[in-house]
Amino acid sequence: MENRTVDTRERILDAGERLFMAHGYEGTSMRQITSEACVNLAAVNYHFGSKESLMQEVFRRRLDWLNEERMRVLDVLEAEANGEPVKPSAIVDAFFGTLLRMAGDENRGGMTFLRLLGRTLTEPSEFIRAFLAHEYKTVMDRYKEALFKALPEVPKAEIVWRFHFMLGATSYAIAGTDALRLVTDWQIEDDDSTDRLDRLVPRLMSFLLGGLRAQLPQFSDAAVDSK
Amino acid sequence: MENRTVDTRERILDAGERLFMAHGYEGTSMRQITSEACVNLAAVNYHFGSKESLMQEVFRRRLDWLNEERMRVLDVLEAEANGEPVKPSAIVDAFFGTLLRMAGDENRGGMTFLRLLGRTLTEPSEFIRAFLAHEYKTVMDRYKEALFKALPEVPKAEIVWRFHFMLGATSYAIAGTDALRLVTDWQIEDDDSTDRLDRLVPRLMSFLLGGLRAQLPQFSDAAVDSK
DNA sequence: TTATGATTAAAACGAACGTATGAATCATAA
DNA sequence: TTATGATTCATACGTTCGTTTTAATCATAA
Repeated sequence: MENRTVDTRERILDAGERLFMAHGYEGTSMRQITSEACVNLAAVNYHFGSKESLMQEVFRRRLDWLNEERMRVLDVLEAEANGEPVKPSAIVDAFFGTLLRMAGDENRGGMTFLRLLGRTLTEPSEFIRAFLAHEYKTVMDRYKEALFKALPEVPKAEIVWRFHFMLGATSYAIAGTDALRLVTDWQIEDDDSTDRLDRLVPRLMSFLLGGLRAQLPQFSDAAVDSK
Repeated sequence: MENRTVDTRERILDAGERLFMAHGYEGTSMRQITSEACVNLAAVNYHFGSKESLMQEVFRRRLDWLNEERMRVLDVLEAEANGEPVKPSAIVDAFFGTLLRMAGDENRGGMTFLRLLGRTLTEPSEFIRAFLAHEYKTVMDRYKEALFKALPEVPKAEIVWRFHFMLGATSYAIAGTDALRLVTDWQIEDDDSTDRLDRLVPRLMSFLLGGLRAQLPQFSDAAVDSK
């Protein structure tokens, strides 16, 4: 009894992950999912209750580990720092590097899940964004505080915005790994497809850190003082 | 005869733009669109042929101007430079600043279109990405070349990636202007909603430039030389 | 072996989807 | 004023959607 159930659930989750990534939530039908998973149409509703619940479970299966790992790594970093601020580069790597390294781990969803996540962060569906907000809140607050400590000379509002920009650059980078070719016809000469990911991580990391530590913006109008 | 037609077409385009932004392409029905536009259900197929064609027209209406403007501004910059490379900050502003300043221009779609565009760049639907690829290709190539000239010491592949990251940060920043609150519950103290956009542009610009000019990544393995 | 609860299977439900049709209505030129 | 082509309208078509139902099949404990 155990074996068949688990297999069916996992096959549905795998198929859902892949198809939601490829066609989006609204663009994927239950019949596509159950067909790809080689299970009966009613199996999704039996095991998960509804399409929405399936979507949530697809994310929970991966995000639970990811966010626990992010917490764990930051714990270690802060313990090592002995009350001193953690280096910004270490914080960025703990948050985004941990995410990106999932791409190489097929047991944790690999590139498929990363692309699904990247796309979903700009997904219009209300229930998905609300769900992700709840899943992410605690981790976000921890990292936000760590960055405040690490960059005391940068206004907090600025850090919050830059965290936001970093999320965007990362989401897009992982969501569009092959959309890149489509949109721009760009040729990346010194990479072949096998090690592209190994290069992407340091490349993105450099970019994120450069943005995070960039010169503070000059607001052209006098609104800063006049209010 | 002219008046009624134009009004109907425009009302449909406006409603489509808003609803596609709010619920995505697949998540928006013809009945929602025609209902919001106060036109008959058959009007979309009469004026545009199909839902897909409507979506394309929603984009063309705004992108034609945007990309022409980007070309025009870069023409001016290169003419002023007299053969010398244009400053990276000017190139970035010409490409992303021109886009972001659309947000304040309701006649060109304003924030609604910007958020639609931001979300669509990671949209799964094949025909949309293919369409945007075609619309964007020429402009992209021009700006890519300008950046190559402006940053001769940075490897071309690196510039291409960083352009990609900049696109992502920008898309996300404009797509998620209120999703930000939802996902993170962040409080941006010194901004109220009226001038948030005036601040966002220089903030994002600083971030993008910081990332574009960041220290080059160090690849940990020896793959750079060994191949 | 038989009883029981968990799982799978086939079929159907009503609702909503994008699209097409043909008649009614409109603006305009002859 | 009437004829004509453009536009709007109500309605229906055939599909596909997510979900539900009821019966069959399975694995396991008594």
